[in-house]
Amino acid sequence: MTQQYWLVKSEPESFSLADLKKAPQQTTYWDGVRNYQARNYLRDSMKLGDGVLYYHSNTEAPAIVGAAKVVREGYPDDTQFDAKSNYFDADATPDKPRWYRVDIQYMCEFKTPLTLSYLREIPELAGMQLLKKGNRLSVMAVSAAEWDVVMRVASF
DNA sequence: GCCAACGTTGGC
DNA sequence: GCCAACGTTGGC
Repeated sequence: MTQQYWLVKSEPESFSLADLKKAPQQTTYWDGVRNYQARNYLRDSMKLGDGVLYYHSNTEAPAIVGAAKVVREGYPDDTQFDAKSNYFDADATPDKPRWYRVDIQYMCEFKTPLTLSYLREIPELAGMQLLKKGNRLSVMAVSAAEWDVVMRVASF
């Protein structure tokens, strides 16, 4: 299988790229996703070694701030079974998990964050899902061509 | 803080 | 199965 690419969103107040960089093994569980389409990506599609663009949302200047990679493929997200967790799902059981997560590892931080307004100026990225109106997915697919463009305009 | 866009829920 | 109501996301 050829390498695939993804983009994950995070609010920097909850877990920023800097947090990932500081984490043990520079790796974290990408959990708490409670959207079926994103779940399907996590469970079925994201493969070891896939590239992941790291995006900061809900901030003054939303931007792609760096890159990571998938280091563990989809497995059940424990937080769905934890009654004390915000992500608890009473309908999920360990036999029939509903929500999944992957592990991602830090790769690099861009010297300059690629803001939404900057990305919109790049014609090759016009079709990028991130830039489409009303998009709220927290995990989305990125084409190889889009990945290449992003890596070309980024410096790190 | 506002509001458009979207997903989910629940009454019927 | 439809669709209105509601909650959440996220850019601005």
